[in-house]
Amino acid sequence: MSDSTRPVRVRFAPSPTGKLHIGGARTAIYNWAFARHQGGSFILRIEDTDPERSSVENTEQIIRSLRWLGLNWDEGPEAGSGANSTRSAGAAGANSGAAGNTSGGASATDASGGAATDADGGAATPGCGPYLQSQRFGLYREQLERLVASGNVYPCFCSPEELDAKRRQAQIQQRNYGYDRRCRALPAAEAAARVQAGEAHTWRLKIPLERGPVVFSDLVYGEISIPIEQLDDFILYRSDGTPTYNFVVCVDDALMGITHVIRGDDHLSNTPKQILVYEALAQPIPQFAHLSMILGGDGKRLSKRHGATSVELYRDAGYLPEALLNYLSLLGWSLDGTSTIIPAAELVANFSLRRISRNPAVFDNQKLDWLNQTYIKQMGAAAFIDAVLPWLEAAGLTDAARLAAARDWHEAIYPLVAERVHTLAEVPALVTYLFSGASVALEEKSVEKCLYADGAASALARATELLSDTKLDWSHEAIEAALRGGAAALEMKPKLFFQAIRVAVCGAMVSPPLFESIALVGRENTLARLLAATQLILRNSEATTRA
RNA sequence: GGCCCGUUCGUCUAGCGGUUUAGGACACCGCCCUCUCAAGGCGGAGGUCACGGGUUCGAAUCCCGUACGGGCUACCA
Repeated sequence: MSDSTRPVRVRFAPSPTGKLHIGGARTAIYNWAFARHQGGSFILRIEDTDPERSSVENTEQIIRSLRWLGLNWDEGPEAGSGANSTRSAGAAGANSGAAGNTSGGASATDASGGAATDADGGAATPGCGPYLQSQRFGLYREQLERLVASGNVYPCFCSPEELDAKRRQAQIQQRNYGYDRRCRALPAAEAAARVQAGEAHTWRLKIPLERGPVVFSDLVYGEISIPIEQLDDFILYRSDGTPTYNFVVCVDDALMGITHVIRGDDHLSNTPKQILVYEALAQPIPQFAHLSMILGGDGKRLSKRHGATSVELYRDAGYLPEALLNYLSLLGWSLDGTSTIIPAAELVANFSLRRISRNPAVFDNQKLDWLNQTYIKQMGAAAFIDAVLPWLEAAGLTDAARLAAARDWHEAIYPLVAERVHTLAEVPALVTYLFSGASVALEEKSVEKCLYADGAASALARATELLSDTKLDWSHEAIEAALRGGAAALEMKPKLFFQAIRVAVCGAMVSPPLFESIALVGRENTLARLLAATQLILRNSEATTRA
């Protein structure tokens, strides 16, 4: 079984057939957190063996999303540089020795494939890279040759059509289908001759029928035992000369010295097959930890029809990477059953595979929203303004130049909105009134209810008078004191008094705090807005009198 | 069909045979605070631990069935 003394090395191995999915992100987070907690290495490997469905754009997109989440990897495309990679290079070096002399071949291939890797910024760790499977075909071939030599595989000349027919037949008869191992019985000499002659063939793994059940202890699911008869002589190499997933994943994990395979539980059933490949390859078997899937609100596997499913979409919807990371961490893992706010450092300090749940988890946007708000509330004014600037720019409210000129003013917005939004996307609508100068868009219902109400006109008149006083210190405290005095003098309920002013200045009966808002809008603009509202009230009362 | 996996408040989870009248968080409801909305504080409702059998003095916790859900069963990954 596996050698527990090996330095911890884990990998996240996405297939670039789409954007980084929420489920994939969680897998990446767990791998990353585990590696960081253990002081091991986190490797990014791109499984782009299927040229039809893979694209460079997707690879770049995945990398961008991982970075956005704050995940860094020690080896892989665009791996981080500096002390980090030096350390992992050392670990990798030690590891390739431990993995056995088989990885000697890998180094040679790596050297020749190096130029291509560099174009993609692949880190060249001896014996492990390149980290794009499309650049590792030579490695897979070598490993296949080894298996051919050791007699662990055999060529199969059955055509896809034949196999298909047999499978269908079995289905009709409600019989369990498995490859009948016809070609396994072929005399070695005959098989070799037919291969030599160029006859189309696949390579199948010769399942060791006498081996007994394949038993492994999954770090999440516990001990799992599969009868050997249950396993098919599955295909390692296709007739077109390309390797299959179950083969390359083992070759890569073995050559890269992966000690723990943490991945989605859709691979749980593949694991026994892969263990057989490791054994055929005479490689140490990594530990496995399978993660249950993430479901949508209807209990079905999370997919596009549930709305946002890619990390990028959450970024574009105004979620903070810290909040998404925290939320995803908790989707299937718990620190102690009580902690909810768990920043990255905390996650790394406490992460344990033991505390991963076996049950599939339903993605809950409301909890994410709450977490995002929590992170917004504690991020601070400076970080907030930096993060929200793109949203403000998109809404035409401000730009980098104005921000630079009035950083303090912008940062003063933070306490007004932080506890009132769940996402950054909600900010522009909430603060538009602060940017609209001498006038403000008035919300109809609010006008009806608060401006066309008894006393509203006199409230605005009083406010205008008080705020016109140039001796008044233009701070929200002084403004509040002055206006409260005004309400008292008019013998008006503060609520009514303030609501009229709020609608006049902020445009609606629901807004961030009034006095702070007035302070930010400025004296001149506030007075202009009060005047405009006063005139509106006048026109309205004239109209109603006439009618 | 076969094999494998799962099932604790609506949701995420704690629980590892007695300390559990099953704890926390989100959401929900109420009260307080209050210039509106939030935020915050306090309180509440919500789970016969999927169901049925065992084992045990004692089971959410161990075992076996059943149901439901999921995965694999490809010359996809």
